[in-house]
Amino acid sequence: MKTSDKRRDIMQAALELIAEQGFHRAPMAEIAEKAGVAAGTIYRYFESKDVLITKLHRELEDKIMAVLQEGYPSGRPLRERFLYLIRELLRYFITNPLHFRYMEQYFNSPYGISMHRDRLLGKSGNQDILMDIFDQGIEQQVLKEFPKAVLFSLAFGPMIFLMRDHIFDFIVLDEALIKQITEACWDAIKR
Amino acid sequence: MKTSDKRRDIMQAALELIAEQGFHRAPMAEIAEKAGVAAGTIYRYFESKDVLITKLHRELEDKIMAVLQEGYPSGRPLRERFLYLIRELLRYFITNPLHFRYMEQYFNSPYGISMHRDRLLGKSGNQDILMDIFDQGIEQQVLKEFPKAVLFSLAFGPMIFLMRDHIFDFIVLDEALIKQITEACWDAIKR
Amino acid sequence: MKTSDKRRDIMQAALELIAEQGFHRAPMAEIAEKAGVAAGTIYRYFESKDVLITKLHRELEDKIMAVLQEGYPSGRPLRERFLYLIRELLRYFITNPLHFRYMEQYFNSPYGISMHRDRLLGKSGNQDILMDIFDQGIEQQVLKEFPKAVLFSLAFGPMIFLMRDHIFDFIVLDEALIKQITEACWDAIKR
Amino acid sequence: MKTSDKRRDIMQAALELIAEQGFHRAPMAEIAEKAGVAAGTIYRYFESKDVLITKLHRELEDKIMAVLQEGYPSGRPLRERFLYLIRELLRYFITNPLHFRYMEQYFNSPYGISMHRDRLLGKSGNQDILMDIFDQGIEQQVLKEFPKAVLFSLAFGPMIFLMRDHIFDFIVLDEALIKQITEACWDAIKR
DNA sequence: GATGAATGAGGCTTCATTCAT
DNA sequence: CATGAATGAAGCCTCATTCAT
Repeated sequence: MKTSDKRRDIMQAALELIAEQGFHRAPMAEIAEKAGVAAGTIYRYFESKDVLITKLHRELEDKIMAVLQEGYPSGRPLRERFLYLIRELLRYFITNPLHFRYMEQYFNSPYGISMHRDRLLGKSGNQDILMDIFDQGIEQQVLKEFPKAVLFSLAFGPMIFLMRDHIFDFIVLDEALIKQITEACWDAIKR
Repeated sequence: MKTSDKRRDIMQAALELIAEQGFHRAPMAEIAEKAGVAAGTIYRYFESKDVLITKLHRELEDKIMAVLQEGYPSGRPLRERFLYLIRELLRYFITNPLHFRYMEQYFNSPYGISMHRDRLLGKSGNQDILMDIFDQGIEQQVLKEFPKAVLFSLAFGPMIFLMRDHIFDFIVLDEALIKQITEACWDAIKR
Repeated sequence: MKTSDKRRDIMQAALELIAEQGFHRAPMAEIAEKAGVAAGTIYRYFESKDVLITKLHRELEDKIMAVLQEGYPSGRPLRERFLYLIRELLRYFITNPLHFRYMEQYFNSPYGISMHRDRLLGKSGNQDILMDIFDQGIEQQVLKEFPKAVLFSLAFGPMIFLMRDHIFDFIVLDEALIKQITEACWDAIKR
Repeated sequence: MKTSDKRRDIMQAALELIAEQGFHRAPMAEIAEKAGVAAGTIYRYFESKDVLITKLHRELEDKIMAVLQEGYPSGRPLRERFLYLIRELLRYFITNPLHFRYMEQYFNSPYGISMHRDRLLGKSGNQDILMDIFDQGIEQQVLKEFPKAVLFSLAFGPMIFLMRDHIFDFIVLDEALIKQITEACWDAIKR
């Protein structure tokens, strides 16, 4: 394969450790051990811990985006597309809790700030389906006339909180609840 | 003075450093320097960094609770009380951005988990005005029939996100926008 | 009184803490607290922790010597005087276990070396009843012809060990056992 | 080499420093310097200072036990075996004074207490030749009918004291003196 | 390429001592 | 005389990173 197995193993080990313990309780030595490589080896694939963290984030983001785009109902009404996005993201994170924990850590760290800035300014590189929905929704007067950051917060804020609660077993997100929640999010942004 | 100046200075320095840099980038030595005291001095006032962090959180929480309760429209309808809470909290954090950043750090840390658990289980000690609103709202069939964790997420999640955006200048939360946002949050939870 | 109460309190507090915790786990601040004085006050009575430790040792030693001399059967045979000394010392330490623990700490520390040297060289200032017994015992050919350090070790070594065992409840030193032990010590040194 | 040189160097440095200065005056930094390694390196070989201290003790104990067992006259009478043990131990410590000083420090520390307890209760793991002698000696009515702790004290107490005196040059333990001393110890415990 | 032992800066905390009140 | 808050050196330990093999 293009990217070597070692590279994969390191990223996986880093993902698990960081998701479970946080950045600063995930020593490179432990990541190496978990990955089954020597500590020094990590530095053949990643210049520094910072770079590893950033690359890992980018990879997770790409993967998530890919999943969201897979069955994305492009031609369907805004509401349906919105509900799809939130629902699938919740499902993805429920299936991959470590990915959620990692993204959360990343978001709540100096790294996360600039990433978020880029996204809101449309510089994220990826075409951003969610932002597209907001653009269109405002234009078509289906959504409240909010800045995109506000729409984003109304749509995503609850989801992040709920995932936390789900992971810590404060709540059980079953399909019925997910449906209701996504609709509640829609209620918040729809005109 | 009632509580010594030094204690205040230390808490203020810790607040600023932790709010701006996070727990791990706020070494005791730096807190001490910023507070204008020797490193050892901190330990006359706080047993450990953990205790300092926890006490600081408690103080901020108390202060915020006090502010929220000050003009709280106890006798008024649920909706009005809800809007009041979200609005005043936003205002408070806009006025005291460091407090917001600190609370956020705390929330996204092992400390925050158990605190949140207690809150959802009603063990928070303080009477919890927000949870009361949820209880009553469900009973009176004004709110959607969600677990409290869900209502909490729908109400608070967006606010946290927005505050972040505001602090990093991705958005400007003026009074008009605050009004609209709080109403959008209400839309999300109202039946 | 001649020596102020504070001085007494400090020494008593130091005795207790050091006996129980050892020198380095007996912070001056804690000694002060236990003594009911301010930390700085200690330094009015003792130049430094070292001086406090040394003075305390000297005081204990004086006290013990006084006790031993009180009923000392000067005119009686060597054996009787020897048995008396060992027995009374054991009794004293059983009654005052903190004194024993303190003396032990002191003995097993850099302080203890020079003290011991002085004693063996007869420079201890105090007239030394035990050493006198040894001198006479050798002269009268009642004791084995050992250097005094050897006689001292044969007489005292077991006692120190036994006191430790007694304090830690590995053994119970009752009167019958004390009698037998002192006689065993005599057996070791008598010709 | 079997065990790395660094590990050896660290243990040797620790042995020397602790034997000469005691635990508290043997900072890890100094041990590292004396061993010719960086401070952090110690922690590759020993989890903590406590572990280093304990491992070092165990190694010394094993070594001493091995020496004592080497020429041990198993089949010979009690008295001979007893004299052998005390004599060889004295010789060993005279040859390896740092080992003695270290063991002494260890014995006079919280570590030493529980070790000693285990020994007296026969839980020491190693078969304990000395305790065996005591058991048999009591049974065969060769020794005084003392608790083992007492026999132990009568046999070991003097030796410890004498070694101290020897190391500090208060006395010279030559072969003639050693012979006489071991016999005096026997006198103390024999019926 | 891979290893993993070694490094040493930096983090938290303790405590003997000082000094302004 | 007495206070006790303040100091800061020094102790133990962690961990990102390097480099000889």
